[in-house]
This record gives sequence, C-alpha cells and structure tokens, in this order.
Amino acid sequence: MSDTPTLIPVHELQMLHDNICQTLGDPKRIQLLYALSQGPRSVNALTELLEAPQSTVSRHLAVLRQRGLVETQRDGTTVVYSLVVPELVVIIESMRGILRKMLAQQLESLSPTS
Amino acid sequence: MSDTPTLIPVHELQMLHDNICQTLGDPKRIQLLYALSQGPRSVNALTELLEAPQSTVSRHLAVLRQRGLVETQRDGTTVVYSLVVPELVVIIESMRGILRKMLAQQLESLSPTS
DNA sequence: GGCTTATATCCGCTTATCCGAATATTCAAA
DNA sequence: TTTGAATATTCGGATAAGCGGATATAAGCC
Repeated sequence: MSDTPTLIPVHELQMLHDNICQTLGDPKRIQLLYALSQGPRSVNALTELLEAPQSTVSRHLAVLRQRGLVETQRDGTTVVYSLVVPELVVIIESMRGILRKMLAQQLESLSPTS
Repeated sequence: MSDTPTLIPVHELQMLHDNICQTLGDPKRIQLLYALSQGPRSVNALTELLEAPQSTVSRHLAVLRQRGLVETQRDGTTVVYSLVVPELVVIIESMRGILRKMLAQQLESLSPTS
C-alpha cells in the first residue's frame, strides 16, 4: 500500500532544517555561498563584496562552517573560505529559476494572450 | 572581464528570500509541501498527517498560499490545497540528497578506508 | 433559524535570529 | 615584544517567527 512515504522522518527533517534549510534562509548567507561558488575567498574580500560589517560577515561564515558547508584554510593572518558543498549553489540557481517562472506567470495572468 | 556576476541583485535576492528561501526554513512547511507533492489534500487530512494543531497547519498553509506556492479549491465546507510549484519538492529532495552525502562523508572521516 | 463541520484568524506569549559596535584573538613583521 | 592587519567573538538590544487556545467565519444540513 504505502509506496512513497508522505512524511519525512522527524529526525531527518530536523537535520535538514538545521543544516541546510535554515542556513539558506538568510540573504547574506545566500550571497556568501554564491560568491564562494566562484572560488575561495578571504573574509576581507567577502566583506568588501557584500558591503557589510566585518563582524556580520564573519558571523555568517562561522555559521556556514559549523554546518559543514564551507571550510577554511589559513594563510598568514588571513583566512580563506571555500565551498564544500557546491550542490548548494545548484539549489540556489533552481530557486532563482522558480522565481523567474513565478514572476512570468504572474505577468501572464495580468495580460492574457488569448 | 566580468562573466558570471558574483552577487545576486538585491531586489532579486529579496524576492528569493521572501518567496522561497524563508518559506523552506520551517519544518512544518517542508512537510506540507512534501505531503502535497503526492496530490491535493484537505486541511483536515494535512492536520491529521502532521499531527499538529489545526490552527498551526492552517497558518502555514496560508503562508504558502500567500507566496503563491500552493492554491486552494473549495468543496463544500472543506478546502483542498494543491501544489502549484512542484519544483519545490525537487529542491527538497536535492537537499535530502546533500544531507545524506554529508552524513556519509562524516562517517567516512571517522573510519578511514585506506 | 439553529446546529455541525471545516477552515481561518486573532492574540498574547515565547523563542529564534540578526545586527553591529566593541573587544578579543591570532599571526607575522619589524 | 610592540605594532598592525585580519579575523573571531562577545553582548545588549531589536525584530521576526512560530505557537496554540480561543474565537470568528463559511457552508451545508435539518
């Protein structure tokens, strides 16, 4: 009878939320992941790119690192962050695609073709 | 010089966050989307499935509807919700895949093969 | 109209999340 | 070992988000 389960097991759901979903729920973290998809970057570089206070950027990077989505490498006093899970960027791109599609449909509904 | 932009335009980022990312940031909404991926369901059915208070389920469904991810159809006194953007479930599945991969790697790092 | 079922909304409350200035830490060069 | 640059962390406060009992609304039935 039961084929595809209708619910995600609670513990998996919990991990999914804590490690991925919640992480993607902040615009700055999205930008950080997106930026890192083009290659490793120092905190400084990311701070300038995002035009945000250094403490804010560092805090978000720490979140990403704690969740294992990003890793660091020291080079003297600078710390270089790089993406561990590139699939995340694919997901971000998918979401952008969905957004575009939704906006297109909204537009369509305003100016019907037929 | 500049090929792929390193940042997502702020207004797009805003919409992305408000309409999709933030939405996926709540476990109950994930479950609702997941459940709806198997077909339209009444609020009642979803309430029983999630084992959550009816007001909670209804509130989350309202959020999903306001964001255009889900739509409703009345049938007498019952309201049936259905998924408008099935791509969302693909994304959820991708995230589950990432999670599995991450856990596998964690495992691996504990018991090295070589 | 009165009653029942189904859904939506309200409201006070609690918790989660983010912010950014200030401060601490780390490292290397002088 | 003092200084400076880069990064991390602390901390108080603001805002957002979620909760669920209670209540309102809507539709159908008798």
